[in-house]
Amino acid sequence: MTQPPRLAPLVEQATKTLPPLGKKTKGRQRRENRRVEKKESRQVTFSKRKSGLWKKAAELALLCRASLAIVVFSEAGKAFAFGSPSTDAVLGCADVDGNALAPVPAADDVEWEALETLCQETGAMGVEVAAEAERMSAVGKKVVEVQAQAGKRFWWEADVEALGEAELPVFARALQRLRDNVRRHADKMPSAPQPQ
Amino acid sequence: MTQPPRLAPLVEQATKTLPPLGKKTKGRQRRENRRVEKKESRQVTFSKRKSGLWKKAAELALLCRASLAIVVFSEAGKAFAFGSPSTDAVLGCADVDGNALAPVPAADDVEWEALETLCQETGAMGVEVAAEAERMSAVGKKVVEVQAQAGKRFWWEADVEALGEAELPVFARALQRLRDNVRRHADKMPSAPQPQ
DNA sequence: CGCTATTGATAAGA
DNA sequence: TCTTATCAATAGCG
Repeated sequence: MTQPPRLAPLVEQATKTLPPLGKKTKGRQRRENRRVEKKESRQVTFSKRKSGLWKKAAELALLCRASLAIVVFSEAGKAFAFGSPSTDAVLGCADVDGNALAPVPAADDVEWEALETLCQETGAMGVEVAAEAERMSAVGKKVVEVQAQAGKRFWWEADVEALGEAELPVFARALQRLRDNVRRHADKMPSAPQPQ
Repeated sequence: MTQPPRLAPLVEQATKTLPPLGKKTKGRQRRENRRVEKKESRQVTFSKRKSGLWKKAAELALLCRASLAIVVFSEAGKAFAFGSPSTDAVLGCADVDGNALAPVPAADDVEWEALETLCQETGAMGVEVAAEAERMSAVGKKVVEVQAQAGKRFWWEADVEALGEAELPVFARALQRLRDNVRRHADKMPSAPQPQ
């Protein structure tokens, strides 16, 4: 048998749909439960899982050409952010003065392809990234620099904590840009023919 | 041997750090590459990966008690959103009129524990969810209803597409709330003692 | 839409 | 911090 037939479909459904909080679990979840005993581990878990989420997000964005933005507040209140492949689309669209530079064309196909090619052809992204950084706003640059020093992976990675109190509001405005973007989509949505 | 020692650390590092776009890949990525041949699969991939991301986000939020919000724009321009365990924290904080109801206390511990207990003790969340929904704003309710009809998993799942053009702006304002929240964190950040 | 095989993510340990 | 064992996520296919 490949897997036990659902004995209690409803319950199992509910349990499976939920994040593995453990209890009737039997594998790794059991270990995750022990986390409560070692509170120190939680921070590790958070970082690791955040990294995992970042990676998943990057995969989704790159593989499916989706623009995305994630903002996470840790329990301690620290803010972390992750933006679509193009910094210009989420982070860079906000100037240091807080003015929106562009309506965010939802990331041009050119950028996507460039990024894809970049990822496929060479592993030495540093140069290209730096070149892109030149076209970014001051904050965008700062982000890249800080991330590089922190040993982070790419420029989409923007840990708000690393930015400092000065740049954080700028990111906040970038979020507002995102909000406007959402709003625009709301307007553009004609009658939602529901293709599916 | 459990696993081959890194032959080319740098290259491998670069490859591993990047989303698996394939090329010199040899396992699953090879298949992912074939995606370009079958464009139809991309949508499937998007949905699947989005679900995965949702799940990861839920795990991160629940396990580490982190508040998070994700907004994804598919290539087609469709918007999808995912919010922290408490709808009140991200979605429900915006009234139908667009007024912020509360400063979003970053989700009370009470809510967290309640949610955790809820997840652990019983699989029948529907009732509790409905009860929670009663306390939500009109839009929040709508979200729950729509999600239920669409066969979605939980109330954190909020596909903007399903909301329709009327409710979408409301979510946009919710995003603004998030922005303000970020801003507040910027202010609260005293000198960033960098605990780590 | 669900199944299966493969890789990836991650919690614990050193 | 890095490694390892274990389970989960997911691409392809029926």
